[in-house]
Order: sequence, then structure tokens, then C-alpha cells
Amino acid sequence: MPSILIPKPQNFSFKECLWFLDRNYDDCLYHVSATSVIKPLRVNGHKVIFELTEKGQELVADVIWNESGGDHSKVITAYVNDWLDLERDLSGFYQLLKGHTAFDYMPEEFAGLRLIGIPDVFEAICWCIIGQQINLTFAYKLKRRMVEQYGESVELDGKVHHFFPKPEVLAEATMEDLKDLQFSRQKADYVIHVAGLISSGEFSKEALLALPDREAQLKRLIAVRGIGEWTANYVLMKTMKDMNCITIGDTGLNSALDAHGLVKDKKDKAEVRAFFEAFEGWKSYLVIYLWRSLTSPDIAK
DNA sequence: CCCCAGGGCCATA
DNA sequence: TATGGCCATGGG
Repeated sequence: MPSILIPKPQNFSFKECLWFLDRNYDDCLYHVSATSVIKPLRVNGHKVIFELTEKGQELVADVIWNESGGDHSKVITAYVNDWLDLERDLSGFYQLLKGHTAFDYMPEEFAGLRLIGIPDVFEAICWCIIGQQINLTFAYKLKRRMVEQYGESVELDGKVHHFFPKPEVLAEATMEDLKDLQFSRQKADYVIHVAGLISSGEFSKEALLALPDREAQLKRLIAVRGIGEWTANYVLMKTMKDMNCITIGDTGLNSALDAHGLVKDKKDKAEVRAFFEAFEGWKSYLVIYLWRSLTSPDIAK
């Protein structure tokens, strides 16, 4: 199977994206190295594993395992474009950052970092529910346990590649099953409930896309048990690629704003929202870059 | 031992 | 509409 070539846009850094994918956490849904990421993916029900590297002006995707043997080039190209947000022109965002005294270092320090997406809405919601109110190290541990217990996996050259569990599988899990993985009662209930909504077709990314505007999408998400304002904004940002999401109330966002000395009271949601107004059209990206700044304590002033 | 982690639900007033 | 308790675990 020939390599799949995907052109790199301006203001794109594969290295920055790899760094963000890794961040020294133990994510079970891909393998990141200094120069590549290996990603398992379902394509129309078939499992595929591809490795993404870069060469010259292009990203190179090589299928390293293919369940069906079919040609999935187009789907993989579309997936990578969506996943790494390659079709967005960041020049407007960088102009805004350069014009802001606290952020003017970002276009250079974090050059080419993209909004890494979570195209699968079920995965995004589960990740949010898991991550609610616990530290990220523990959150990644819980996700790994859930994925290892309920997802499919393929072993290649000693590496295990995990596919995120299907909603219909988790819909059949019991509270006790998940509590054994150290989920709290609430988290177990939320995950099983959402799995049921999605597997029954009551909730879907397609239905969300069909809604008239972002307010309707937020409202629909928040109507789901376990999804509040924070999760709804996270999902709109990571799955729907909405550019004006603020993960309001987020502790990471708050501490980043605090580190930059930007708001008087980081708990004041109205003040945080007002601060973001100057970044209309790029609010989601500002959140991503603020999260990125958390791991550069020497940079944040 | 205490507090807080990339929250959200529920009861209460 | 606002506030407080609760959840599970781990690290500071």
C-alpha cells in the first residue's frame, strides 16, 4: 500500500502537535514518538492502524495494519485533516496574539500548534466525564482501564493498539463493572447513560451538526445527564471544531489566565467571558494555547 | 491531615 | 438563582 501524502498548511508544526498529543501523559489511544504518531481508527466498521510522519512539505500516512485490506486513503486523509485541523488558516489568530502584550510570545513559542480534535463524539464525551474533577494523571488511568476492558485491540511488534469502545458495548456495562475500575457512581452512571443514548440513536454527532447554531448545540449537549457547561464547550471545541468555545470554569484555563495576570477574579465567569470577547472567532484556539502555556511555566508571566 | 485536581447533579431555600 | 454536599483517588 503506497504512502498517503497530505500537504502541510502554513503555520503548522507537526512537532508541536506531537508534543501536545503526548504531554507526558499516558494516552492509550495512540503511540507518540519524537517523529511520529501511530493511530488506530475505525473506517466504516473496519479497523485500520496508520502511522503519521512528516517529510518535506507533506505529512505521510502509512497504513501499518488493515483489517479489511481495502483502500482507505481518502478516509484517512480526511481524518488527519480534521484531527489536526489542517484546513484552518491561523494567520488571523497570530495577528491577534501579536497585538496582545501578554500573548505576543505565543506565535513564536507555540508556532504551528493546532487544535487537536476528538472526531468521535462518544469518545469526547466519555473523556470529559472521566476527567471531571480529578487530576489528569488519574483521568488517563481511568480511561486506559475502560478502553482495555471494553475496547478492541491489535498487537503489532509488541505494541498494543486500542480502539475506543463502541457505545453499544458500554451501554451493556453495569455500575458495578465500572466501579471496579474505580469510577465514581456518578461517572459510571453518566458513561453508561450516554452510551445508551448514542447506541440507540437518540444522540449523535450528525444530529448535533443538523442543529441551526452553536447555542442550540450547547443546549442539546447540556440536556444530557453528565454534560454541563464545561463538557459541552469541550465537545463543541474538540469534536465539532467550533471556534468560539470557552471551557468556562476549567481549572487549567483559570490557572493559565492567573499565570498571565489577566483577570482579577478567575472564578468570575462573566469576567473571563468578557476577556475572551477580543478573540471572537479564535476563542477555542486561545483556550488551546493557554493550556499549552501551562507546561511552559517559565514563559507564563 | 487537608486541599485540590481540565465538574456536574441534586437538595434545599 | 444561588449555595453546599457529594463523589473517588492521588499528589502536594
